Amino acid sequence: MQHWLVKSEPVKYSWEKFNKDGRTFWDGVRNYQARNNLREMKEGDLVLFYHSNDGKEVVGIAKVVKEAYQDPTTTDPNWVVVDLAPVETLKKPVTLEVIKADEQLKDVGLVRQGRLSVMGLKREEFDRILELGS
DNA sequence: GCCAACGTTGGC
DNA sequence: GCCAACGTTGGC
Repeated sequence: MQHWLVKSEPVKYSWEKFNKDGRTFWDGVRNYQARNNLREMKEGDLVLFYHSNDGKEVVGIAKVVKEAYQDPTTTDPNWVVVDLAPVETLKKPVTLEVIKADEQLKDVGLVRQGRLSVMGLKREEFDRILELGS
């Protein structure tokens, strides 16, 4: 199983809204690298949900409930979405500040490549973030 | 609101 | 195929 991190601006789509919806398709990815990551997601993979801009923190865990398929918001076959469902809210959001300051999370994509909106995480990184959030 | 990082586009 | 110009994202 793989681990991922996705970003969303709370203004656009927040963790709260996601929980209310119970399930969503992850659209709006218009970057090839992020798209490739979406395509590699497998049903059951765990995904950290990060609030960018406002909050700048990991707020919860989601999981992949449907693997990549054509983005319903466009007819351009380049773009895909996956379906995600919320699993659990972190007791304590893990801020970017904390992640940056953490020795074990130095190389996490979030820090290294700030603009990427869908990225893979190593198991250790995923576990570490959960640890910081509990 | 500014700026750095980075991806994409288009001219040559 | 290179590179400058431009647009977008996201942190500060």
